[in-house]
Amino acid sequence: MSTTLSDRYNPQEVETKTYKWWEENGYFKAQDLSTKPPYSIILPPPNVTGFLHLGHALDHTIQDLLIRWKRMSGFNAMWLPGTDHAGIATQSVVEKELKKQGHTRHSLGRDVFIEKVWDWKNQYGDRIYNQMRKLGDSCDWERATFTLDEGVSKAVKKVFVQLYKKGWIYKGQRLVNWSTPLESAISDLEVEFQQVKGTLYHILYSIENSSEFLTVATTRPETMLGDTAVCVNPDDERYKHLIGQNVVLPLINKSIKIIADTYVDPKFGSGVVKMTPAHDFNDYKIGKTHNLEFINILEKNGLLNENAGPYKGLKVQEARKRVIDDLKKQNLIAKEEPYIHSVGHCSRTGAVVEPFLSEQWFMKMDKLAIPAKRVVESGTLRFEPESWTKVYLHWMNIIEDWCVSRQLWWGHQIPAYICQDCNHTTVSETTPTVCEKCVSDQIKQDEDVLDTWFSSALWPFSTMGWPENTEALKTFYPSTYLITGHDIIFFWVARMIMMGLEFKGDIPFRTVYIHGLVRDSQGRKMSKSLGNSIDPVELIEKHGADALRISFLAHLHSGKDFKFSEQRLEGYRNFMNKIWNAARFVLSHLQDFKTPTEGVRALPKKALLSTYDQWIIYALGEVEKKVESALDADRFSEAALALYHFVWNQYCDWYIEFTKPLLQGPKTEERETTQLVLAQVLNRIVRLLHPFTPFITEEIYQKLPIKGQACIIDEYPTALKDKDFLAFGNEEAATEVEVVKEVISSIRNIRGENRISPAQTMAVRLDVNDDRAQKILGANKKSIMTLGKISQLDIAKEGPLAKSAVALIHVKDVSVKVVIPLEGLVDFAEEIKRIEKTIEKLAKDISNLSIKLSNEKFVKNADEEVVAADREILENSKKQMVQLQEALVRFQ
RNA sequence: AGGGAGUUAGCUCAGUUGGUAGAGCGCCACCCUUACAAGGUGGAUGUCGCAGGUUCGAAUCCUGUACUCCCUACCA
Repeated sequence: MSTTLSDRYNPQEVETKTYKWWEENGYFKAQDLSTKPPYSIILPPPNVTGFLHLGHALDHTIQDLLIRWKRMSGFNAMWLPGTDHAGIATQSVVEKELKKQGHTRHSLGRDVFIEKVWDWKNQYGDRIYNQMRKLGDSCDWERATFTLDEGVSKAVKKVFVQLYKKGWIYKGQRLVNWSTPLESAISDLEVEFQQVKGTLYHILYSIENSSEFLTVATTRPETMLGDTAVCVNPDDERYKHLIGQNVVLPLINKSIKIIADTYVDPKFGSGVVKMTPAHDFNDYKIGKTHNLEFINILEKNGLLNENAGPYKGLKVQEARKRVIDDLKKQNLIAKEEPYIHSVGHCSRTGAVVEPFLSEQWFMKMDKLAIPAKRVVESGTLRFEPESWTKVYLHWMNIIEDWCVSRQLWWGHQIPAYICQDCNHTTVSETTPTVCEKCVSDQIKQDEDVLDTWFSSALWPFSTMGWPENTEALKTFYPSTYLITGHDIIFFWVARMIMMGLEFKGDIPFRTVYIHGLVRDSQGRKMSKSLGNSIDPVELIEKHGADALRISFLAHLHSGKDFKFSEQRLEGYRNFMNKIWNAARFVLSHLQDFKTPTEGVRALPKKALLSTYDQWIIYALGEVEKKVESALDADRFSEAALALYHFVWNQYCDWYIEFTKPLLQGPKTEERETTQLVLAQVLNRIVRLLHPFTPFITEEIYQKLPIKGQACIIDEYPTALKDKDFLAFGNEEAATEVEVVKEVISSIRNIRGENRISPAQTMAVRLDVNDDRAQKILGANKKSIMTLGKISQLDIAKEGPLAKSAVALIHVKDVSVKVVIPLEGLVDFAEEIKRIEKTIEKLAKDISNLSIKLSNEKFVKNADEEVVAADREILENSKKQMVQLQEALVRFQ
């Protein structure tokens, strides 16, 4: 195998090949029976019609991070993928296709239409799966489930029948959101409210046996055809005397009652509201409490029906015009004013949603909600971030019965069979041949299908073979995490909890991790209409899946919405390139490295380790601890950023630089040892990063001299598991390296601030007072010279300062004075500026600290360590101040 | 209207038990130094929304207030 890597990371080349290799080797598969502890995540099933969007990409990245991390940590990690049949969405897509061929679903008939939808699904249903592969999702594909699969359908029927028998599913007349083009009820989720410019019409209703009129205001005058009362506030002095009397409904001259309800706001409009219980949700409620008549004036297709009298057959908009014209002719319009209000539109067809009274199936929710609340209150089921608990409980407290029927063809047809003879409804899991009541064989299945969310609610167990008690269920239910956005907590998460408790007697998942929604860089929702949606597949092709993944993970914070920025993505693309090049460097310097037989367990000889080796191993241990605790606490960004900084700012910026002289030097045992450390640390870096950036890490891993079979199934490093190697880390060495880094940085600072060209040679003297400092600097002289780009370095006890730039360094108890003679190098003006700037900063610090430390209460109350630390800083600052002031004098 | 969240550097955001404010990007200057210009080195930038309170000490805890955003509902 080649040990070289191309000089720029090319994700496209690597990703397809690597994914295929993982899949062919079965690395994504979990076992139903295993001695490993189970860890499972069920993918929120995307719509089968859908394309992967950025929201999915974020959602999946988190899930894949967890699955890969746990898989590497020795768990039987199972990620179950699936797709949702998405009733309305899919039906609409196929209907649109058919329309091009001059068909409608009605012209084809139900059976043929359903066949066409299945054809479509079989052709395009895997599209989103292939996009998920591009992202690197390590799903157990053999478990992939579709919500209309046979097993799921069986579960759906069983649940429906059981709840029906319990009396928790029932049929009733209710007001629902009605989409007239679909001729179906739609869920609240499918209603989009839009601000619309309308007109508020003030209409006069004459009071019976009086010459007076009541003025009612409405934006939908045509609904007056279905009015069955007018309503005022019971405390409204203007109308108190009229309560109980009647008004005459104009145009159809019908007498309707004046009722009173506190719902009416006397301050709004005229304080009189027309009641149309069959076409308005509030009026419906009031209609129920006041026992009003419900008059439906619409057909399913949105045309007015016979109750509309002369307006029968008109569309709503036409009827509205005609009604207004007719009222105007009778001088019954008191006022017309422009009015902006929000109107619900069908998210699929864009049509205005009509509240429509119809026969629907409902699920009774109050009883189901009780245990579902309890498990969250008791902490058995946890939300992360925790603040969603409140939102969840609030919603569960105001839960209403769920309309589960839809008048569509694509979906789970309701297992209810209506007898054509006695009208009895037989509900059964198996298709009955006769009516259970009158034994007539004239029975017909209810035409409605179930709301898509009905099957989704069963997803955590229907995907694993329920109602059979399968091994998969025993092992993986409840699943460990559910990862989803906050937009579907109520529609989906809550319902899964209720169904899980009812049918499995246990919560469906232990933790619900709620992430924010992906927005554009200006914080707007991504949508087709705004034209601001970004295709993740394009981003992956441009910058690589790893860069996209880590750009999400590094900036994902506590469930807040995520503003996506391509510029940030480029930053992480650069990080990928950085890792790539670091690996390239290391590998090129390991050409002559002999792979140890103990592989990853190979340990260096302590006596041969350099300070830098001991320091980087120590730093590795620190980062391993940090990553573990961050991942354990769901703080993914903290883990990602810790690794980012370790790799870039420690391993690349310093460690690799420190190793260069040795690597470029002759073959020695010390050189071999550093090679071993370079290889071992890189091996760990690659494993630590794998769940975040799987592709690049697997690619590098395969070229490492020290490696196992595959990164994806290698062990995830932790401080405990890695303790033998980490034992070679040394905190003392870390201090020592810190001194060296500080010295180099201050040399660079003086050079930079004085604009001394890097080509200009410079002599530097380091003054020290104690043996330890002397020893440290002596041992690291070569590194300081190379990295500080200096030609001559003296280490002394004390020396002349003359026209020299001076910097004082304190690391723990080590002090160094960096002295750089500037005579002949620069214009002193720059150095004077630098000194003045530093003095200014110091003066502020000294003043603040002095005030603080002279405060007796502070000294008395604060922790001793805090006071001691402040004292030390103050002392050092004062020393430095003296030095700088003296230096200033020398330059003037 | 009810519920939730936010307000920290030009932008996007970190800041876990209160102890002299951080990152990335952007910006300025210098550098094509044989892993990397998708790079290196140095630098500038914040009365942590406002007002009170608790405390020796508040970005952090409490109260109030302004503004922004999200969700649910409503807009006769």
